[in-house]
Amino acid sequence: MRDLRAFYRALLRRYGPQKWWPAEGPFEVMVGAILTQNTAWTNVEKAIATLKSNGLLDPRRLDEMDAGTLALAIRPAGYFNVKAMRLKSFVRWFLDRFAGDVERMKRTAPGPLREELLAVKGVGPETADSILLYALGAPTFVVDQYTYRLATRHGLVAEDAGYDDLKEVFETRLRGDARLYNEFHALIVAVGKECCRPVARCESCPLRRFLARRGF
DNA sequence: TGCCAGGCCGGGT
DNA sequence: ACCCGGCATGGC
Repeated sequence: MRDLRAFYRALLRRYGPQKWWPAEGPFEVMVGAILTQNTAWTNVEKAIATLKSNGLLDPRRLDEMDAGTLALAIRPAGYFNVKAMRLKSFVRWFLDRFAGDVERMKRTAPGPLREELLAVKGVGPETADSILLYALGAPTFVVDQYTYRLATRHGLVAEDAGYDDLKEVFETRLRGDARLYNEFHALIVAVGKECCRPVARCESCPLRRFLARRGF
């Protein structure tokens, strides 16, 4: 793939603006980022709806409640015991560090903030980058399984590329802003829903044909 | 009916 | 520095 920006424009024409992240506010994005770990978004929606209808979509409420009760509330999101603990460790850090204030969080430089996020139990690279990009608007490219499969099967990176390798490839080749990274990642997920499945031959997949038609 | 979904952690090599 | 098992629900 020679021109990533052209690829992006092609995807945008094909799929249209994705309007990510599907949430009402920054804190909802952060909660969703943890809940959607290895989980279909439709399941996360159910969990978020329950939290919302019970007034629990609030850092202080989550911090106060016990993990078992929280686990029951987020049950449809899967791994509910694990994720209850992850939500609690995250909000504890969020309250300690920024008093639960997103604006205060935004004033911290993205680089150091990413390291701090990674130190929170239950927050790995994708969750950290999702929070930085989609909750705070920081120019950080989010890598996920779809990104990995698309990039390896369409000649962007080697099979053994790791998270940071992929992130670097996209950021250096795009040299874009938060707006571009936001839309591009969302488009990659849209592609992933019809192409580049875990077990699939990409030689004749719709994306390959689409790319060939456009000269990639 | 399995396979899959917008990962991450902890323990073992 | 990898590699692997565990974690769990819901949709197709």
